[in-house]
Amino acid sequence: MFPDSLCQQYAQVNQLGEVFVNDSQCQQYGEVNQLGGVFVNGRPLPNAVRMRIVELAQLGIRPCDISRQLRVSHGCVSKILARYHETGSILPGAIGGSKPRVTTPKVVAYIKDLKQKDPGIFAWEIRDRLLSDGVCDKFNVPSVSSISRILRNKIGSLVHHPSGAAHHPHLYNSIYPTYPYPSAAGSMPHQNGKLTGMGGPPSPPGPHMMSPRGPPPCWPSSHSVTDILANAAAAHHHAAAAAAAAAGLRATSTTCPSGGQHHSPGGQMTGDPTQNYNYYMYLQSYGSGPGAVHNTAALAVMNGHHGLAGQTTAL
DNA sequence: TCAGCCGTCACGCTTGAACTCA
DNA sequence: TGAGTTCAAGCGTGACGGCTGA
Repeated sequence: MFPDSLCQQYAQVNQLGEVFVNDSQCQQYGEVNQLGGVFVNGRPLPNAVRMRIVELAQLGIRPCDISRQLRVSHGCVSKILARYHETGSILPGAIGGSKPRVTTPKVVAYIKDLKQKDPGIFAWEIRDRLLSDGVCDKFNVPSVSSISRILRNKIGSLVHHPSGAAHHPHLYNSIYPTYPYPSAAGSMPHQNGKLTGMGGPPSPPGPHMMSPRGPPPCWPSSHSVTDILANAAAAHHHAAAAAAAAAGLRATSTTCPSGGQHHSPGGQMTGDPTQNYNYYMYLQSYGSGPGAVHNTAALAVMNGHHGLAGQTTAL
């Protein structure tokens, strides 16, 4: 169990801007995939890498090239891009937890009522009634097996619940009121504080986000990674500087283990995309903390400086 | 025809809320 | 009431198969 930032410390970037891993250092914290990239099984990629994937895709780099460049499996690249296109978010979903309870006291009481009125009623009939009577919708109707379990375990011993039972806290849409990654909450394309894509149709991203919807983000024609990176280097310099401006406040206000050795306190960046990527790593290293809120904002700023602002805002 | 790309899915894993039990 | 267990989320990887262009 290691935070992303811990393993990320062992992901390095060579002069080609490729992510590589010092095996001897990383072995104890993560695994190395077929491409030589480091990952922690069961844990999401660092936000910095996720941002990089989206950013490279917007630069017109093909997913297969992104995969090789970042040493992330193409399946993962595909998944992240698909999620981004669908939800507008580069952030991983909420890991862990249980499904919202559907057998709320209200539902149990209703099932009990149905059973009392018609002792011979089948579980699937109860399920249909719950739907047709509007007690549940298709998203939170208990399964037949759940209803059977209720009939078996709860009906006989049902106790009266306070009148507020209808406001059970585990009802749908209340189970995940906020994004579980506090660091990212502020940067999510939520509406009303709810995570898009969860518990309902994804909401379109806000204007501050790169829009994934709509026309395919006008992916430019394919170029080689090196070509595009070379062409983008200059723009990237400004972008990274802007990103640093966005994130630098936090970076400078928090205690940096590296003592700011890799980056000047103001987030000054060089035009070297390699170092820019290091900056991503830096962001990620503090991404698990409150500073991560700047990540997506920084990306948005960066895209503006990539000359994609027109595209993204028009999408 | 074939190599490369891409979407999809199974797999093993981590995580955290709900549940169970002493 | 607190600790341990269960369950169902999401994660990235790797493999498979369809599609496409040379």
